[in-house]
Amino acid sequence: MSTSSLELAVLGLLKEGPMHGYELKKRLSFTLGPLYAVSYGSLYPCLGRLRQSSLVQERVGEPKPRRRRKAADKTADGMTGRVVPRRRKVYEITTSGESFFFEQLELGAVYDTDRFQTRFAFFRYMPKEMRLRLLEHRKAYLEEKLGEFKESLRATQERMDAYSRSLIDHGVETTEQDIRWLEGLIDQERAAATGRTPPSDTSVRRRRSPGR
Amino acid sequence: MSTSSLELAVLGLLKEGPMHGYELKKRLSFTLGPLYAVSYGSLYPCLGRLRQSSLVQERVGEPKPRRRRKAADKTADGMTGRVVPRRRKVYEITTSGESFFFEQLELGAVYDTDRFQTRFAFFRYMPKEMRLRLLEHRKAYLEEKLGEFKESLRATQERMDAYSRSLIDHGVETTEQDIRWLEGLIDQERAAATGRTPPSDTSVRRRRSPGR
DNA sequence: GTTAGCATGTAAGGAGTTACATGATTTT
DNA sequence: AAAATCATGTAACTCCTTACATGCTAAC
Repeated sequence: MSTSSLELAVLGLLKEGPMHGYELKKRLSFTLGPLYAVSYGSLYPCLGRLRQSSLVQERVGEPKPRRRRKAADKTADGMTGRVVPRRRKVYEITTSGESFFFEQLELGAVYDTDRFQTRFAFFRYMPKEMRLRLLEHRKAYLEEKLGEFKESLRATQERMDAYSRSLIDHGVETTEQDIRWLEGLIDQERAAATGRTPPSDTSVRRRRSPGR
Repeated sequence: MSTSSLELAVLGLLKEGPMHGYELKKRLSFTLGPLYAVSYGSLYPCLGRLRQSSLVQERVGEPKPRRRRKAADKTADGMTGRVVPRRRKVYEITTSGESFFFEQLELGAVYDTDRFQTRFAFFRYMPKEMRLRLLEHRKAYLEEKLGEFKESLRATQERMDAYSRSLIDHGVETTEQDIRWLEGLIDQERAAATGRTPPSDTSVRRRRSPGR
């Protein structure tokens, strides 16, 4: 049974606390970067699958009551003056969900940008050596691709129009920027492993990073 | 009937000359950048669809004969000492394929990186105003996304671990780099439109460009 | 003579999207 | 009272991938 990036990301977010679907969607876009977006048509079925596998649980609990309500409302909860909004399901990760999350996290996904980034977003749950291994494998992969590409560029250079040329130049530069980001992360990881400068808030921040 | 990026790219490549599937796959990866790859399981069915819609034609023509053959070979073509390789289909774009290509090219695809890049790779087939319009819409879209994102970043800043922070920082930087690339392209397009400096080989090259 | 590359395809399935359907609550 | 946003879901469809199946040719 393999896991999509979405399922992993959902489990990862739920590890930080119970949430309902609507909130989850917003947090997903935010956690995975400016261009990442999930649709409800993808998210809700995903939550359904996770629930069926008992990796998450559904709750009606603590649904953040609204202030006022109309009189004779069918969803009234008695005489408190509060309304419990109907159909608001809060999801919570289960114990087996947590262990499943860690299992999947270990399956290094280096050849796919989405999968790599999803793992990276939850790096804090990995041991140092695992982080280093992943970063270095990803870097090696990008360097290999880049090598192949520059090679085949040299062969076809002349007969190419300016626009497609610009497109691939930009692709190459973006990939190089990704590699530099990874190098910075590797350096910091090593520095943190060897002695001083633990991976504090400021040490990992402010370095270049990969795009979708 | 809407067209996938793949279909459009195949038509665009075939406009430059007939090709068979295997070659097409290599050229696709090359034209669309280092990280773009298509599988045969995607490409051959795509060619089948295009043929069924009469947008491309299949030919057995000019199959680049190989040098020698074994005696008593079942694919022998008589007594020429040459072998015509079996099962090698050359595809050619049709006239209706060409007009369809132009129709689809006009449907600006600004909200999707893949679709935008596919259009961009065939910019030379567009009139100047269309190019400018596309570039500016794409830029505006990325700027809007970036604005929303930085906004929501300010709100959640503190309680975020260093790794996911680094991830989104990198995403932001990559997007900003994409915007700069677009700005460079817009400038050059305008310069070419106003007077001097036509879009020659050297003027569009050497500017920053968007990543997958 | 075996490995690598050329060449074409199919079947099953994965992972998502859009459009639709519904309705409550909050803000303007 | 209208518009925005919160909230959940389904059905149909798109587009692609992996794994399999097949066989030829070139190079080592």
